[in-house]
Amino acid sequence: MKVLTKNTDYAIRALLSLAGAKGEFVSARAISLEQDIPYQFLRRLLQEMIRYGLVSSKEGAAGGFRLARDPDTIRVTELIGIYQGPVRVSECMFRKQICANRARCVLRHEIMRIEQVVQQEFEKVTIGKLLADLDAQNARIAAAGIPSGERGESDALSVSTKKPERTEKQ
Amino acid sequence: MKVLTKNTDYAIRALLSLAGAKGEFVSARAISLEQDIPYQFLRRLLQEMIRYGLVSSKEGAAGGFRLARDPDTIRVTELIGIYQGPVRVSECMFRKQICANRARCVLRHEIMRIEQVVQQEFEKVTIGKLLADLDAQNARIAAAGIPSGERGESDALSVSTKKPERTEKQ
DNA sequence: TCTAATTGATACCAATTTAGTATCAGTTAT
DNA sequence: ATAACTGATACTAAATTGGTATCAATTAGA
Ligand code: FES
Ligand code: FES
Repeated sequence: MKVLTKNTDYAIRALLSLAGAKGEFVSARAISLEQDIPYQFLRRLLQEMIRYGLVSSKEGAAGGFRLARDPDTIRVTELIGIYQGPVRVSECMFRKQICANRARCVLRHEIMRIEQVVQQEFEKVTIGKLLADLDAQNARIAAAGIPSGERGESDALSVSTKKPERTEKQ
Repeated sequence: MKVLTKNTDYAIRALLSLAGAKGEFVSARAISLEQDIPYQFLRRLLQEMIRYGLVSSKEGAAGGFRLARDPDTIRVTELIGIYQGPVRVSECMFRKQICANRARCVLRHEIMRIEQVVQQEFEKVTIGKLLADLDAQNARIAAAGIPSGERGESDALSVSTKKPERTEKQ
């Protein structure tokens, strides 16, 4: 079972890039490279974000995207809502009928309780919080005395990652 | 987002039928009708359950399935594990690499925490508990003075359910 | 002993969702 | 002018989920 799909995951990381840029416009291309997200896929995600008022954009050369809201107000739940629909534990809530069968309906109490719990937990996680955690982590790495040359684009902790080298036009 | 897929949902309901039969063998056909689960689909689910030791079967005419374990020990988490794989909030755990990128890794703490919460919540729900809830619910309906003729197979609370009348051979 | 109901085992198909690619038109800093 | 962008959208591929069909072996009961 997979709670976060790629697009939500990508969206979070893209927003982290923007949050890190502190108001500067960042191009989709730059985010794509920084976070290793397929370029065109990312662009669609960003368009979605614009529609939902999460980011704003500047067209043309030297254009790009920046956050349109305080990162502390952008919750993972909201992103899940945008990219995966609202968190539903079972389908039965989607039906326009109430309790087509009793057995499943018994599940309903439990299901709704768990839905709430999941919702609440994700509600606690904001882009701002994640960014703070990220900064703290980086600070820790720096403090550990690793020479700055060692911690470049590719993660020092990764194990032989030889990316499959996606080829992509445009 | 959907946490419980059809097969898990079906599996739970099938087990509820078996738990209700108190040791008697119940045929796949009977369960299929009682719970409105596609017959062949259900059979596959039951085979899975046998493999995992949840139920046992008797072949031949008058054969069927019955629980092989105490319903109180059968947890929804276990069923999710069987039919949907273990609960994973994000994919990053599947990769054989540790933290291909730092940004996503920050998510990891939160992700693991939430995974645990979901796990724990579903862990609390057993077939035995669901059956007890179901019985309590039925008792309540009976106590409400509804004549027994009124509460047959089709749920009294359902709203115009006119099943699409699945046609199915065998 | 014949037969109908049943499980065992699999192979297959359809629908949906998720992931990723391509393209063209319009905008703008340089 | 032009290269680097966004806006919009159409398309394709892969994976997952949901469902159907078939055939063989088993068994209770008429
Ligand atoms: S609410 Fe969905 S079956 Fe009762
Ligand atoms: S653990 Fe998956 S990216 Fe760090």
